[in-house]
Amino acid sequence: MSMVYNTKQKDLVLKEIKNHKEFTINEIHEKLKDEVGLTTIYRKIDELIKDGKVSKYIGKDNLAHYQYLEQCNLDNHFYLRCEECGNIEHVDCDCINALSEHITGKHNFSLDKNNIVINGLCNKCKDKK
Amino acid sequence: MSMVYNTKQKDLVLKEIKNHKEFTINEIHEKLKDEVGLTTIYRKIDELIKDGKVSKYIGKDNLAHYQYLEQCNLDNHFYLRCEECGNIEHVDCDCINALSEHITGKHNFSLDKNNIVINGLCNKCKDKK
DNA sequence: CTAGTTGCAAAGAGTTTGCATGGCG
DNA sequence: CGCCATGCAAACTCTTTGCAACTAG
Repeated sequence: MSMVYNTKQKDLVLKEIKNHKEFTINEIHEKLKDEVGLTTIYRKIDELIKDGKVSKYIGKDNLAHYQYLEQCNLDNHFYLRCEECGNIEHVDCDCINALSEHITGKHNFSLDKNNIVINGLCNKCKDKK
Repeated sequence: MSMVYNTKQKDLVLKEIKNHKEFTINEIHEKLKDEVGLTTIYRKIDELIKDGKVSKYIGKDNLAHYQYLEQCNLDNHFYLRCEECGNIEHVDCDCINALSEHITGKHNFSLDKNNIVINGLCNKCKDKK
């Protein structure tokens, strides 16, 4: 289950993932199909999800989308996710702090400070509508 | 594509969905399997998703989970989603307002005010760890 | 009546598993 | 050299589609 050995394949998958804000299995496989098998890509991404390094969600296109979560331990970090194009913008701003304190205090809910997702429409997609 | 006629099946699916904060296709099908076919359940839920009444995400169990979104047009409404059990808590609190204004103003991002999701651990799951 | 709806069976798509081969340490 | 990782093919699961029968209006 746990990956113990370092291999060329694991490195390639990780490197490729880090090149994307947001990706699908297919996009990674497309880039690496000559070097890494599909199964291994699934296995590596599963491992990253278990480690909390990658998150997974279903886009408007009904496909599994993944994002690499930069290790970021700021208290004031959050994501703006566009519901239309799936693009994710990282924002660091202390405007999140009041909210964070309120939730921890009043709702007995342990905030995952690196995984606050604000859904909506980005600049580009807003204009298209 | 558009649902024009009212049928017993549609009513049953909608009624069952409203009974759950959070559900999977299987849970609904299990309850209604004598009255409504699986295909129809998928179709009705797709319709509700398109209407913005239901949202869909992938849980830790790797299954599609859905939630019925109560029609709520408050500016200060958001969700607390437990990453462990998938449970969703609705919160109304004006602590969201400063954040909302900031995002709209500074990041040229059109907030979906009924779809702000704060991820983390709920009371119960926090204690289990 | 007529067009929308249902549900079965089959197809499709994405993902996981079994197992033989290959490679890290 | 031993154990872990890889990758193909097959299996599996969830979801969608085709189509004939049914039904609301």
